[in-house]
Amino acid sequence: MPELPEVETVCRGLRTAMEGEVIVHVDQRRRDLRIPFPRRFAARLTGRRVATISRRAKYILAHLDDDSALLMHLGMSGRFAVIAYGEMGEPGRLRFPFGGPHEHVVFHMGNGARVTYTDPRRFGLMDLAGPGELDGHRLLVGLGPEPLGEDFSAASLNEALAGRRTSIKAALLDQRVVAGLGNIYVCEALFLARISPHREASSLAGASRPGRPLVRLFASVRDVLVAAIDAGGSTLRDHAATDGTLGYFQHSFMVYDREGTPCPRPGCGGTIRRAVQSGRSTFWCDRCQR
DNA sequence: AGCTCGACCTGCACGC
DNA sequence: TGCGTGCAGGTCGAGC
Repeated sequence: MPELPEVETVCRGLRTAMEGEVIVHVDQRRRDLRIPFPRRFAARLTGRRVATISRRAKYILAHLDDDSALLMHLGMSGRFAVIAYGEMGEPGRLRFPFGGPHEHVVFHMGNGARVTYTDPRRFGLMDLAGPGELDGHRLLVGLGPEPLGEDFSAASLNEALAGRRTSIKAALLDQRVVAGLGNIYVCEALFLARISPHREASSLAGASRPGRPLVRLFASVRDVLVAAIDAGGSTLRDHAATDGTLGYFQHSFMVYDREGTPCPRPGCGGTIRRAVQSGRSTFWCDRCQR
């Protein structure tokens, strides 16, 4: 389901339901998702208070009161729903269904809220980091800068792309270059920056003056992510906020899933194309993206 | 070391 | 209707 804006939206929902609350019970219904749950997963969480919820790349991090942490990734189809105390007893008032064969984990919070994790494809994962072990966790080491953080800049992007012979599309999907982009927002950012997804990544490196492609790309990545977060992410098949609210950034797509439609850039007159790059669909305008 | 590809899963939309 | 095919927002390891 999710790229950075969708994960950020989910994070904000989990914050409301979980921060400051004790995990009183964990209902773990499988032994694995994409990877096995860690040993004693439920037991290690039970009784812990959630201090804060944060996000790193597409990982949701629940920081616990003993300085351990719960790492969660939504994969392609993962979804969280929060059922507030009281809603359970009011059938028909829920804004989304819960239960079902793909509901794999339910966290029962001290305030009575239930936080459910549903993931039909099971490409998501959950893992634990012991006290003080979150920095240096194998899933987080090697991730590139947060695109909305201070470490991401035209200069850092320039450095990350230097010497890379692969396409700029593939490079931006590489979480070591910048962390949190996925197929949709890479396509959209490249369109905004008027850069062809087929262009060799290293060809963008070099002098980074205002107006240069690399600087446009840097700004476009940030702009598209900020706009998508403001819209609550994109709802394609199943993304929703934890209260069931749908994102609406999909209505703002310029190129993603718009093969054959006219290029939305005023005066361009081109047509949106689709091609497969490293196994993923790429959408772009071959007229104004160079 | 960098890159490409297949594998991991289920569900859905499509064409015959 | 039913069945086969291809496709889907992500990673990761194998093999070149």
